Amino acid sequence: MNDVADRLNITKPALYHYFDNKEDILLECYRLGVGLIEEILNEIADHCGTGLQKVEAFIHSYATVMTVNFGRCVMRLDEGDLTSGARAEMRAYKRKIDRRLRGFIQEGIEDGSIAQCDTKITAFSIAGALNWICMWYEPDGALSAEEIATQFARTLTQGLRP
Amino acid sequence: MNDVADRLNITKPALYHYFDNKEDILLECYRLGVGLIEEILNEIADHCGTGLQKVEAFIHSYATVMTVNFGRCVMRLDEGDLTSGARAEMRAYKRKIDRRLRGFIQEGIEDGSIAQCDTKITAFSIAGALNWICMWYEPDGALSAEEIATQFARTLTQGLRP
DNA sequence: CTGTTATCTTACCCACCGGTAAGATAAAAC
DNA sequence: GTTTTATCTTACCGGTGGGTAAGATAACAG
Repeated sequence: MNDVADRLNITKPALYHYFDNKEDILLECYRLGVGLIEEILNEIADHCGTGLQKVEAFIHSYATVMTVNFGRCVMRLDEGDLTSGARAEMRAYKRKIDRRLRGFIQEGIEDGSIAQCDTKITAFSIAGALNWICMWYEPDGALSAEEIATQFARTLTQGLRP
Repeated sequence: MNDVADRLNITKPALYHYFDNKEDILLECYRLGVGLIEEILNEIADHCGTGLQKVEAFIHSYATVMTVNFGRCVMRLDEGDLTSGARAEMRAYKRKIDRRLRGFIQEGIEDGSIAQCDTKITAFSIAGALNWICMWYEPDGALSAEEIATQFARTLTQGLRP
């Protein structure tokens, strides 16, 4: 908290004027990250065509989010560091996102753009690959955010086709 | 450290008789986990056939490791919590595993069992999906470790075929 | 001009936790 | 049987870090 306050050029009590406690800040960062993802989900649900196209668009956008600060929070924040109330909120967000991804996959299976598969396992494996991005992505690294997003969208949807 | 000592039914100084410090314990757990994975890699390199079969075997075994305690350590231990020496060791292990997975993929491309692809991105996406398992796996959950391993091996190799 | 609220500071507290000092006990070495 | 080494205990320490008490300053309302 000292470091955060320093970074903002204020004192710690000034920080505590705006937030109740540390968890409050963490959760707010998490909410911002989830907000980015939910925006994506809504856009996709409206605009895209087949289930496969929706999944592909989701992967592309989610990968991009994982390369920005608040996106990283969604992956980096550990449930074990939270009190039960905050943990419940976090789980609700996670479940919601998971449900929607599974929904896209299901749509794909129904419209024939995705091969028959277990939606749960498939969603978990896509989410895992995407979440993991923020563990190795470096802003000044060999791979740009755009490259990663494009390549992941291609690679991960490859296996879904009938 | 108090909790760890309690769990072992000894006092904290007894714990410090066997380990230099906290990082030493963390690193030792990490080494055990990495050991499990390296065993797998060696077995696979010896026994299996095509590149694709090696990758498939790797996924199956790695998924299984992620569901056991010391396997989890490999994913859960955060580089940021270590001193530079330990971090260097950890990175060396990671790089080694990554190199070998990429090697299997490369073999597959060369022997024609895997379609042309970017080995780096492919390896990262497989590793991500696998590492993520320990974030949602529960011993008493709906999916058994065996089921997860089998399904992941199938799902993740689906997209690699030419 | 006065009372009120929002904003922010200095100075401080204290629980927690990684780690240690000093020594007791038990086993092994010779 | 004495010395040495491995094992383990009680009692303690000090830094860290999340959080607060009390009050100053600035903005605003009436």
